Amino acid sequence: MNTKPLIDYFNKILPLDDEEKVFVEAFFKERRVKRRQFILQEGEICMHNTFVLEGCFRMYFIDDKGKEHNLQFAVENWWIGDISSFHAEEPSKLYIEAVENSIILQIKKEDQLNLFVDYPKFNRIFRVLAENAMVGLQQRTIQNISSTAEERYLDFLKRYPQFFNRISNIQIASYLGVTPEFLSAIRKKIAKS
Amino acid sequence: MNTKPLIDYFNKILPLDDEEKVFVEAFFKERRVKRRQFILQEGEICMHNTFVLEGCFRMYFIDDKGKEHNLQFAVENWWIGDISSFHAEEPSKLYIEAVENSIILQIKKEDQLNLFVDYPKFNRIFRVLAENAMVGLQQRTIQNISSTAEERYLDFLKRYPQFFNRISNIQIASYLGVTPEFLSAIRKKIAKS
DNA sequence: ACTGTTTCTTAAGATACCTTATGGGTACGT
DNA sequence: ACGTACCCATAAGGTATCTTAAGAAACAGT
Repeated sequence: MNTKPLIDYFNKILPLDDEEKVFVEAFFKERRVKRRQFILQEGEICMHNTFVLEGCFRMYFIDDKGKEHNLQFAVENWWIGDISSFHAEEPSKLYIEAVENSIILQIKKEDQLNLFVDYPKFNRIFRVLAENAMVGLQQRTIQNISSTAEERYLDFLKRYPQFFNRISNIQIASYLGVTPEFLSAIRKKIAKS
Repeated sequence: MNTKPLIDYFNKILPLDDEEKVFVEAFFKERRVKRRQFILQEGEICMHNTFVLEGCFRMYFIDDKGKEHNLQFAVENWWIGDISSFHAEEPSKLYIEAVENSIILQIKKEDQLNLFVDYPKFNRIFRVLAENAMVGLQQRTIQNISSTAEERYLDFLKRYPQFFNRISNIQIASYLGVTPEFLSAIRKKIAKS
């Protein structure tokens, strides 16, 4: 099992001692997920926190009209999960689907709670993670309420250039909150200028 | 100085012992802020974390066209601050302005960091706070990319009924990402039905 | 109580974005 | 290697939201 990227990731935030590394190795389980497979579906309770080793995921929800809306993508060294469902232990409204064949590391909610009690350092680490995620979401909210779709698309490309050749325009459109047809028009306009 | 609401607030998340209460009383400072006064302006580094005892604030940014966009409101028992600037110690792009005469409790960044080291329980508390904030922002992102302005307004009223008689429609429109004129049209339509 | 400022509303014309439909190209599973 | 499903582009007509301008009502500071 390959926990090295995860341990490196934690080390960058706050260096781990050996005992903490052992815990990580013991309680994060590697799992392979095929393209199109779900690691969470609406109605299920999110019982794992997931770290992506390889591959790509999207998290989305389906509105009353049956339309999908992407909330987040996750590639190597990103976290993904429905925090809301995870914490409240309520049925999730979200889907998390592998966009590519992927490899992930997962920790069970129960084990993560023990982690927080037995190794307090992880409270600091996960606080930092949550705060970083907040900053990202706040940034996205700023974009959503103040920018046009074209500006949002350009910002998306600048912010996540890794996604450009990896995620279809349909998925990007869904993330930006526009129809694929309109994104196509935007791309045409950008190409011309 | 009235730290009781803050201690009650912490106790609800994770009960504090006496030593921790003393720390809170020692390091959170009460401050009175008049209507229209700023506790943070663009260009400043956000050096405090703020808890609202009384009154109401709005946090906003100004886009390249000079337009204001509200990111968040905060009333009694809410936190407010530019986390991004607070953590990175970079100049903020945001303004935080008192909408009413207000009373707040503030802790300096330095003291909050000591708090995390000396009283690890606060790592858990602030991790929970950050996670709650994430859930809220995620919810708002969902709304932004999938709902019409009318739906967003109705959801806003349902979620924050306290704001209805307290915050002007201009401020609500800015929070929702629409013009005041259009919000006015929405309100007219809702009133009819 | 007065006065200046801010707020809310209305309306007309403009722009951003959506819906539906269609066709050609490309990638995936077998 | 094949067929099928998916992806991307284009276009026409429709809806949501913005811009500008103006007036009436409510409010804040003195």
